Amino acid sequence: MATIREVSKRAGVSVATVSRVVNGNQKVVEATRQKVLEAMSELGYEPNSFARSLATNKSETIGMVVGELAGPFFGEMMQFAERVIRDEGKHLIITSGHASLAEERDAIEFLLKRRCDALILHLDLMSDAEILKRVDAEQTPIILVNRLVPELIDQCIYLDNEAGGYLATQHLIERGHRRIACITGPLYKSDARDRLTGYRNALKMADIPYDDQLVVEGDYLEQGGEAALERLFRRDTHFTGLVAGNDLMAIGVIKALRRNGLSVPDDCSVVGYDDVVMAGYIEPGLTTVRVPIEQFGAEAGRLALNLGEGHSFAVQHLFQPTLVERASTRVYNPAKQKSG
Amino acid sequence: MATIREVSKRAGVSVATVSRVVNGNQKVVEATRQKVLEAMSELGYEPNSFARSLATNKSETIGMVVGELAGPFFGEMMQFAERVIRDEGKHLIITSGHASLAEERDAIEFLLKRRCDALILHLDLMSDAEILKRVDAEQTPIILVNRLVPELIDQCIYLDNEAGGYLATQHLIERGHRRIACITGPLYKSDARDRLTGYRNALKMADIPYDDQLVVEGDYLEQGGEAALERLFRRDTHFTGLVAGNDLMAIGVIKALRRNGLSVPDDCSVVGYDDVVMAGYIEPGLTTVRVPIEQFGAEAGRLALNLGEGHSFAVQHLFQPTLVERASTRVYNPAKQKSG
DNA sequence: TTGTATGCGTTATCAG
DNA sequence: CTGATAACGCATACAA
Repeated sequence: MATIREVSKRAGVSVATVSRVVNGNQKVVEATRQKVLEAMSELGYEPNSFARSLATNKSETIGMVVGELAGPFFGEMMQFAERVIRDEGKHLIITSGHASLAEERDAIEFLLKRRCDALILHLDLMSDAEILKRVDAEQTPIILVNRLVPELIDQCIYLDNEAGGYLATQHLIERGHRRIACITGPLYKSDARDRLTGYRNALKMADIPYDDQLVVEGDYLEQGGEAALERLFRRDTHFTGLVAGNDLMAIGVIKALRRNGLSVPDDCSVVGYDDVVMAGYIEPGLTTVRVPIEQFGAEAGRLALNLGEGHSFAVQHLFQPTLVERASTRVYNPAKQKSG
Repeated sequence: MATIREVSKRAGVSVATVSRVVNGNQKVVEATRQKVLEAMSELGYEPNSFARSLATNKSETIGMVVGELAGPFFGEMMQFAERVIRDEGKHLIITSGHASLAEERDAIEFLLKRRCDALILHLDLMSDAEILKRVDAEQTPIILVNRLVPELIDQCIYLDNEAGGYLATQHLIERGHRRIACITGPLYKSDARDRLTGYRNALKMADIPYDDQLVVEGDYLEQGGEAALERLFRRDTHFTGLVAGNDLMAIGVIKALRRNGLSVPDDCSVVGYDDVVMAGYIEPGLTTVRVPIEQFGAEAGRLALNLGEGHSFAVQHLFQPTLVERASTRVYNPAKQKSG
């Protein structure tokens, strides 16, 4: 591996000059520049990134923490973030938090130790307070994805979850449903709370009284969806439509409904949230709220590039969800409906 | 950020001694060791990884190239590889080849420039010859996943694809099918060829003559599966079962069969390959050949750790596929069957 | 515009 | 067992 010194000897110039043409930030006479370029390519010179980082105290690297490396949601996000970042000649290092607070902390430590220029974090467990504390303590810029921490609003990329919850519920109301159940995500998460608020707002707009017998807290997992539905059944209440906090739970719900001899959407309409790949493949196709996850990734990448010094892309912070209608919802039909 | 020098001052020892206790590779008297440890924690000292890498010419990092960051197959692989690698205090840097030869090359360059201690490559496009050339040229150990390059057999983690093709076909034969179509992957890929060989072997064992009218080359994509089925139909041949080169194509096939008014499995049994997450969710559940992708990831991680100096885990190179039976296959029923 | 010299934070060699 | 000190490869302030 050729070093800058070898290049400088071969080109008959000083290492400083070579450094200048490599980084292209200072003036170098065209003739000498050519000599250097030539020497570089002859030797197949590649700057040593460690030496450079040591000298500049920058790593040309952006770190990212996701919940899981596997799974449709994060995959798309990583994909688009990487694209943006790599287009700028920088690199993305991804680590996962594995749905545990300890691992989230560990992942962040790791990235910080690697002196990333900026961090893109998708944190599930860490509290706002702890995040704030860290942001204050570290000098590394931090971007939060799919989460809004009011004090850090300029560093957040997030979705209007209230609008999403509204959208899902309104979709059922428009189709004549009035008894609409709701399985929320874990309510310690703000996105779950916001979606629930959207649900309540939609009911209010339609003058449908809120009935807490129809609401149960889930865990964003498929099994949790099944379990939540069972709880609903035990309450012996009645509903013809259901909005789930995410697609995974919606899928669990559909399974459980069928197990109970009910048909989707004939006996009960079901709306999900996220629009994961699977939503289009299950039977029936899941009507769901689409989260623009690719854009989350791309915008987070841009924001990281901006904050990590150097760039100034325009970035969109707040995104609006949209409804994707498939086959799991239908108009309320009093004659057929027998659910709940 | 405290440096080693500050720690040495505070502890009243030389930097060399501090370095020794940090790395724990040379003897240090317990008393001084304690002093150093104390100074370290008081200052919150964290070694600078760049300086260390510069001095040692090692990065404590393993690079990985996958086809796509998104998608079930790679997600699982990354997940398990990361776990293994991070357990050893090293890091995994992932980049994607985006299904293009240029990007595969670029991704490798990138990782090499980062001086990774070893590379885990899942290459789709690069030829054996080019891989060999690179392995010879670079001193960085290279591990190949889901691919067998005979000359590099000790650096490969791969599946017995011939056995997989055999398994899928045999499953249908056992259930009485004799006219079995086969949609292969792109035949320039050795895994696709091996699966096809497995298919032929199974037929031979059952004394079923090979009929090339029943075989068509696909592209491992869902649409390719649909297209391949259309070609089969145009040939006006007859079959009651079909083995697809992977799950995505199998899903496409099922879609296309239905569009043509045929039922799976009543009119035609379909077997996939890979056992991606979706296989369990589509209707009907897809009978498929399971590839132990998590193990691929974990073993590749271990092999990388071994080859990147330091470790000596036992690693399994060759894996056997297994059959997962779901609802897309059934016994041949001459009375009902009307396919092809 | 170009060259010289120094520092970045560690590791490792060589004395002591 | 411990301390100086020379690399490691590059960037940059300061001179020329």
